[in-house]
Amino acid sequence: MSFYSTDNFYPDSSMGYLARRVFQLSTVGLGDVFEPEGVSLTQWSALVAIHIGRGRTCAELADDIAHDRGATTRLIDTLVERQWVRRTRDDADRRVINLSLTDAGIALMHRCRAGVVDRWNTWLTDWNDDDAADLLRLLRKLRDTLDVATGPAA
Amino acid sequence: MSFYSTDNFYPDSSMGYLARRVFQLSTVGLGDVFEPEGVSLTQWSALVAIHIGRGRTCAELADDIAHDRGATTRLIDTLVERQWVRRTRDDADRRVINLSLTDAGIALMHRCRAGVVDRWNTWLTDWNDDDAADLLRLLRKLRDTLDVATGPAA
DNA sequence: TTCATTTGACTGCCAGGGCAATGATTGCCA
DNA sequence: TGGCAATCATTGCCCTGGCAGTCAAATGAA
Repeated sequence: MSFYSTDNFYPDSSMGYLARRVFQLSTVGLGDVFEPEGVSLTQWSALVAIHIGRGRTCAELADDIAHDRGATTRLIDTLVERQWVRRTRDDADRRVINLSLTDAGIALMHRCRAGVVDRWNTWLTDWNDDDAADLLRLLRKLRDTLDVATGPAA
Repeated sequence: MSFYSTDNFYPDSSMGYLARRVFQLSTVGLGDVFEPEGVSLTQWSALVAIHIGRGRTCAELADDIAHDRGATTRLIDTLVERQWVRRTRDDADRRVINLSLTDAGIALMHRCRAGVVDRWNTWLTDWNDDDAADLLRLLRKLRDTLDVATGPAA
């Protein structure tokens, strides 16, 4: 049996629509965590990715944060300008530019992470841990499902 | 107890990050449903909202699809250009412009909806209905949580 | 070695949304 | 009645991301 039919498909029953809304609302809600630091959610995501080793290069970072490479180049430009990120030409492969966080970048990243964690915990105050854990698990599952469905073929 | 701590907060454990990814991947995956019709996901969402009575006016539509009003005006502009939507000045309140779908708009909306439902069912083929229903329920719950948390106060 | 292909970073251009300001209209209240 | 604030649609401006093309460097084959 199919999960959806044209009869029961409304915005509120669409996972894509709801996911968009959740992302949008949470982004807005996190605004005053980032604003005083003069950084955006996207920029912070890049700092995190670099820090945990998922953004060693521009291409790798672009893949990880699911951004266009051109956009990622520009994103890094501003991060370098603000002295949160260093660009270092790779010795082995001189096409590659390695990325690393400066001390200021690491400190900023930690401050923002604390704010984000705090905000999310506030939002989830009335949730029981089972629901939160289930949602996380199912979101990951759907992400993985879509990854294989749209990644290779089309 | 808090759900998140700075130790366990990674992109893959962030609901916001996962939601963004799900939206992004599903949008890309739906691309070839909309492309042959010459319509975008956003435009189709607007048509749906108008059709189900959640977008009687520009402002109401903007709220429903969570877009800026200016952007919504321009969105409607193109929908009117392509003769999928009609603008009608309201008699009672002459500031307001009522929106309605043309026959062509309704037909297009239905064709796309069929494609979207089909695509989602394909993606969810290997899912059991419980997981899908749970995800839907929890996404709605989180959406509502964020709505009250970010809507009124800040 | 030489040439073609591929890969990585970067750039120009375009589309779409957010924000702020504007003009028209309405409701409210003195 | 008159004026003030709020609301609605619209517009201009900016920022950001996607797409396509460029250049340099590396890889692989002849």
